[in-house]
Amino acid sequence: MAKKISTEDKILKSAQEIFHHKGFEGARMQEIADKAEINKGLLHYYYKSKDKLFESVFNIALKQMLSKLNEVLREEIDLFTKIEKLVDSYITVLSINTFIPNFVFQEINRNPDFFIEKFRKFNTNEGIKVFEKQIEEETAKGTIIKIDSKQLIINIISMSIFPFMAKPMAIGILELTEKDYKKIIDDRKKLVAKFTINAIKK
Amino acid sequence: MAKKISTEDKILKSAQEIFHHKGFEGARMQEIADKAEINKGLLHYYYKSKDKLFESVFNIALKQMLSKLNEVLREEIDLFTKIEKLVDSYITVLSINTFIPNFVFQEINRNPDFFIEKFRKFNTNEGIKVFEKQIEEETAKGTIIKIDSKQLIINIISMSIFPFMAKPMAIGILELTEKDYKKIIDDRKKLVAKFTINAIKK
DNA sequence: GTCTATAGCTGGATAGAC
DNA sequence: GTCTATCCAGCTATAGAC
Repeated sequence: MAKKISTEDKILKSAQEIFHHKGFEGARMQEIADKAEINKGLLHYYYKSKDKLFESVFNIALKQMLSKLNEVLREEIDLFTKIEKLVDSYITVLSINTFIPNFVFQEINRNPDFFIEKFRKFNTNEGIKVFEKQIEEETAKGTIIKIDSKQLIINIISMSIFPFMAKPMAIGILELTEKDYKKIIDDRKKLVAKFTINAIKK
Repeated sequence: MAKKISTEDKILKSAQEIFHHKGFEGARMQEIADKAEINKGLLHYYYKSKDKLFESVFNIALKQMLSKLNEVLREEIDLFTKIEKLVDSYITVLSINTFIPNFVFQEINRNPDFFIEKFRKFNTNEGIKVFEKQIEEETAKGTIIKIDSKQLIINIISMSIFPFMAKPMAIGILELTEKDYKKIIDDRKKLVAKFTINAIKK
């Protein structure tokens, strides 16, 4: 038998859909209530305010964006394998949650200073540190070219995330169909890693 | 003597600042009027509605993002030189208009289908086509590895634009100062081109 | 062209019945 | 827990004086 979905879950799911597409300012509590098939009163019964509801949605989104990344970054595998795994699993995660990057960066930019602090304190950077060290070791050993570890990380992340954020522009300018676009994204799971390794290996 | 700034210009400048930072939904006509040191009535005298004012701001932003890019893409220079020039001039342009990418992509995503059409019709893709052809020729000649031209373009653009969009996250997670960040961006004017050429040259 | 005042609506939040 | 009704603040847009 189908598991009964609680009202609270229905609200959260609806709120995610609306907030992800329209952002905090563009979202309407009425629209969220409609999508959840309840009324505004009940919405406020579960989540005291729009801010509170938004906070829940945002924190989940941030976690979806960072936890997988952090997980892979910490694994004890060799650099090239890690880059391959990183790109593949990250693009896979984002393929399921296509709207997350746009949503997250949009909201961060409404309040940049707050988030800089949040990232500094948060444990987001454990994985990054492990990865940075690993890059520096390989550079010292001479297996890869001399490159600033932060720059390399920025390159990998950029190529993995940006295509999701630029989807409508890419489709329009590169004259793609929805299917073309999907294919391109899927190909990137291998391509971005190859490209990166080509660029840095000696 | 100092050129007198017309009221209309003052309004546009103020509107850009507010819209770029807060987006259409987050922007308030009152705030724009305050920044321009006029009252709301006068705002509506020059620009009939918030929509109209927004449209002006958005179209300028889109142009700032695409025209330089398109210009370089069409030049008749060899592939590697073009990549170098492309990255350098593009990062330079965005360094002056840091908020443009976030603003543009946020607004595009509020209305993706409308913009897909706009890009299709617009002459945005002339340059892209020239560049695609050039890549394919070099691939055929064997001077560079076999790579889908669209994927290569996506990589270059991703590495050029994304760091601006992710600024607060980068500063927080990579533990940078504002100065570090500026240095990293500046270094990327050369680094991204080198990285790309390394990745594709045989 | 520029200002003040205000109309008119929208949307978040609460009260209170069931 | 769930609903309806309603309050009230905030916002765009307009009217009208100067």
